[in-house]
Amino acid sequence: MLPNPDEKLDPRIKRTRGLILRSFEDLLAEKNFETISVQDVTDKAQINRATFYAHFQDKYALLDYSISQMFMQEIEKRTLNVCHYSSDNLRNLILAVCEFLSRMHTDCAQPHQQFEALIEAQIKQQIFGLLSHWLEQSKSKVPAEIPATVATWAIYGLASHYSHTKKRPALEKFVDEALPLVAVNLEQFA
Amino acid sequence: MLPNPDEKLDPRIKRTRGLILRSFEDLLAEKNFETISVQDVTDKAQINRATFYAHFQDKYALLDYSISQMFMQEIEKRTLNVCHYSSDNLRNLILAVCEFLSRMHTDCAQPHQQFEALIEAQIKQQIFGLLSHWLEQSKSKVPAEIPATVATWAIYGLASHYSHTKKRPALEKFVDEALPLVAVNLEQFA
DNA sequence: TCTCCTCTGTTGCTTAGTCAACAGTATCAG
DNA sequence: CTGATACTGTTGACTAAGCAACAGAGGAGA
Repeated sequence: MLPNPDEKLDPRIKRTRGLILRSFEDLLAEKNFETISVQDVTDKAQINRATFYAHFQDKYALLDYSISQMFMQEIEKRTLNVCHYSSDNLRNLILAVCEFLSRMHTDCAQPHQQFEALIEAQIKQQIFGLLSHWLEQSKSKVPAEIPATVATWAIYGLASHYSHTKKRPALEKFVDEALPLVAVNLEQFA
Repeated sequence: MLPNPDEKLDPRIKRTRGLILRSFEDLLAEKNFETISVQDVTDKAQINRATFYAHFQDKYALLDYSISQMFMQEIEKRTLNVCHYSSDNLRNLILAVCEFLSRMHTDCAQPHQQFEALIEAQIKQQIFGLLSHWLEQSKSKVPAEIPATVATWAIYGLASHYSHTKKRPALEKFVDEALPLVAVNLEQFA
């Protein structure tokens, strides 16, 4: 199930996954995640329901995959996936998470309890992976687990807070204010 | 090859044809028809080149199909396919052909000699079929071939002329002026 | 309670799509 | 002229997607 992310693989598979993803993201803009059935997704994607199950275990797996793909794109756009720790990169990462969650809230119909929890788990996993990658590239051989965990939660918390505020002004200012608090946990290990 | 237009048929077939069509129409907006290769189409459509040949004999067959589909849509939009002869319907038909050709000229990159000839053949075939259908529904048992032919060429000629004029103003006025000249050939048989 | 209905996962067989390889044609440059 | 390159159209063996049918899990309502 989804073994190779973007290696050479059968074009039919790439195409089918693309159709499922697009269909799902369109549906998320219309309806609540809880009310979206696998049937809905496959109907809109013009594929058979059985085919869906050849690619994803269930709609929760699809959500995970979808979120991680979208977030990964956000990260790759800013080339944060191929770099090391720096104050500037950290700043960009926080910006990315804030913007991603904000977009999520404006694009998706009624964010629901369970839905948000699933997103949170997935995004934190991504952030943690990225930070670990950054820290492990440094000369310091200290294990990165603790500082990466702290920073991950801090960053997600900031972004969640930001994206939930009614009128979101001045993202730049918000991030600049928060940045040093997160940076202090990381720079000693980088 | 393309046996059933929109009967129940394998969703893979519908989907694949749709992908080929969209890809082709996008390409037409970018490049000259002559310079579009089957490879180009299949690359953009994300399908295998061999699959293309399972659906269309060559790119000329694709052009025919594409044109006829687009034109048919234009016709169905105005519900001209399910009606009989009347001055008003004829007027709408002329309008449809004019608008279709005009759109063709604005949407497609450099209309070329051969390209225009292929379109002309296809569209005239459609118009002829439609007019024959109208005339054969009338009580007059006279064969419709001759008047339908005359009107077909007249209508296409008008539309071609209109769509080639540099600044196209007042389509309505243009059609109202031309309408009686075409109508006189048809109404005696309807 | 029972039935009706909708959605979920799963299965074995069928069919469309993919692949790689082939021969044939055309164009272009050295 | 010759080799390189690019596109066409076709083939047979392989693989993903479609289908229809199934059992099962709720949920709504009489």
